Amino acid sequence: MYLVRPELIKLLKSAALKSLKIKISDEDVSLEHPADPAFGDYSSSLALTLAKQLEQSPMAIANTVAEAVRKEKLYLEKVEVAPPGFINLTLTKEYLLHETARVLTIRELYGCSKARAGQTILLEFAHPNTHKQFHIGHLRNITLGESLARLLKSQGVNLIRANYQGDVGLHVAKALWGLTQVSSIGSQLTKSRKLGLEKKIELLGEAYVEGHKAFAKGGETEAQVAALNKKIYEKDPSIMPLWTETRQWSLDYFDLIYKRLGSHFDRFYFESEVFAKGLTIAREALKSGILKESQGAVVFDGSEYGLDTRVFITGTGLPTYEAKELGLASLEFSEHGPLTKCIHVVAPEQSSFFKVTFKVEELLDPGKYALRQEHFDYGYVDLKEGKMSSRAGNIVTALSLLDSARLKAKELIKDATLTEVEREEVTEKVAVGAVKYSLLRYGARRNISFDLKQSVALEGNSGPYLQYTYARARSVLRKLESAPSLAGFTSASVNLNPEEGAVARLIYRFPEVTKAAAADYAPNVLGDYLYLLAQKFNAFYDKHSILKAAPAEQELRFLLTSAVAQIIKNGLNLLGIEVMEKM
RNA sequence: GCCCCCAUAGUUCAAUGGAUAGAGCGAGGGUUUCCUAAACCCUAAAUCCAGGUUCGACUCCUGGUGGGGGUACCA
Repeated sequence: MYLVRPELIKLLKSAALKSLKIKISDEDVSLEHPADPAFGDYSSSLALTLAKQLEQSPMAIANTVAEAVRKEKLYLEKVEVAPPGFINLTLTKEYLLHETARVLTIRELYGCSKARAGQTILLEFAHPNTHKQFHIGHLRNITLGESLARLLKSQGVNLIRANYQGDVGLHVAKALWGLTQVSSIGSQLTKSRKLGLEKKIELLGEAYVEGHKAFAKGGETEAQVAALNKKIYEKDPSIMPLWTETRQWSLDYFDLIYKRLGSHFDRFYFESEVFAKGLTIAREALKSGILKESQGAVVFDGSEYGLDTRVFITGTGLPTYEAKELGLASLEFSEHGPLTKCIHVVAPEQSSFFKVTFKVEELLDPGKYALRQEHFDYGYVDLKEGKMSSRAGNIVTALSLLDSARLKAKELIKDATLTEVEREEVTEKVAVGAVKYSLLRYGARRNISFDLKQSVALEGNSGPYLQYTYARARSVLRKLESAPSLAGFTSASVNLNPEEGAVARLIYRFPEVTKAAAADYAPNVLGDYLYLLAQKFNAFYDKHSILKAAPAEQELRFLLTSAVAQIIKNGLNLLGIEVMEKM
């Protein structure tokens, strides 16, 4: 009796078959956790949905099924029927404690599953562009991607982490134009070589803004940027040294961020690596009639499929993002063996782009690509204070946000036994936890109105609240573990008080939650669960003493506290957030 | 114009078609001789509008209103 949920579904199905002589599919057996604990641990509206078909009252059906279920109740304390026809199931204390004990047996494996073993998924995320800032939009991307990677892996998926970084294209040309053509910026170039990465990136940012303006102005300066762009694609020796140098600045800078955030990648792809192949594929697609020429460019006419028409090769012969994507896909689908799926974690404004490139790929090779390409279009991030733009100079970079979170975290650490080095570590983990959680709290598809103050909050529904709950639980467990060993514990010997019961009734749900969060790409579901668990645990902790409890009770509380700590640790890990023993 | 996404408390967010719509922050009140008060407890406060489907709608459908994104040579 691992997961009860599937067992209960089976039970309801066979009960319906026996008592009503009716066959139901798993999907039709509704089974949910009622909001009100008075209605039990699980509730089914089976009878309500069958009423019309069977021409009986929902209450009568519910009573019939409930009676059949009662005959086989294994881990059910109560099987009740409530109007207008709900069947409410309450789990036994034995089951709850058995499951709690199981957490302590399998430890970090609790919440993991082999259900999706055999699937190979390439998850592509982060993809910042070189020569540009890494702002909170990217931060959301990498935080979501990292969590999704861990969630999928926890379900047995063979997961490949990929990062596709844009190191050629107009944005690079703009930055390099600013660097070479604007004397006030160019003059700082030599100086900045001796400065830290952040200064270098700042300079690139300023250069980009100038290049962007020059391009938008049209005429002479627009032509200059365009010419520079072409030179970069052609690897013209006059620009390559500067391109190589500044590209490396960005890559070093990104590396720093990945390290701080605890992300790593199995494969880095670059636009500079795939554009030639993309160009070749696009030209072949032109020959085979999938793409066509129009106004000097090579385009895909999407009208037949209800899609937009998009350019793959420009009038000047350069590959666009679209053509590059064809080169990328070809690489991605050939390097890692057969892929079950390739998930692109990319900002929502690329929705049209992906619909078109996926369609073209499908037309090129249906066996390879059809139904395997997926765009995970999470929402974008804006500041509560207003829209971000590099022109307005109100871009919030990932590092500046982390640093302001650090400032807040530093003041709060209170464990006096921590050394200076440990304090630094804790500060960093709390800061990263606060920022990451603040981005993962939201449904992924939702646009965020980002509240800077709330994102570095250390209390309430926040990452540090969960980290704190863990540290607090661990602290009391350390004190308990050094105590003399306790009398043998059997579940029959204790009763759960309401606060203990509330905790126990959440513990067993963790594997259900990780499964659902992975299936729905919804780290926020996991976050909500952990927050609820921590709340229930803190309420229990506040009301009942663990150290001063009578032996049997103490054993029970030790079990619950250990299990909660383990689940918070496992759960936060799936969100990409670290825990610490003291804070 | 066309396509996609969104609208829930003062505010930022939750709620696989289910029972009394939940939290954080903010506002007001309370809890510490006791295991980490980054905590706990209590109070006030919300489904954009109009129809429809359903035993049951924040959730699904239609039509509005309001906001965001996309829509050919940027990524």
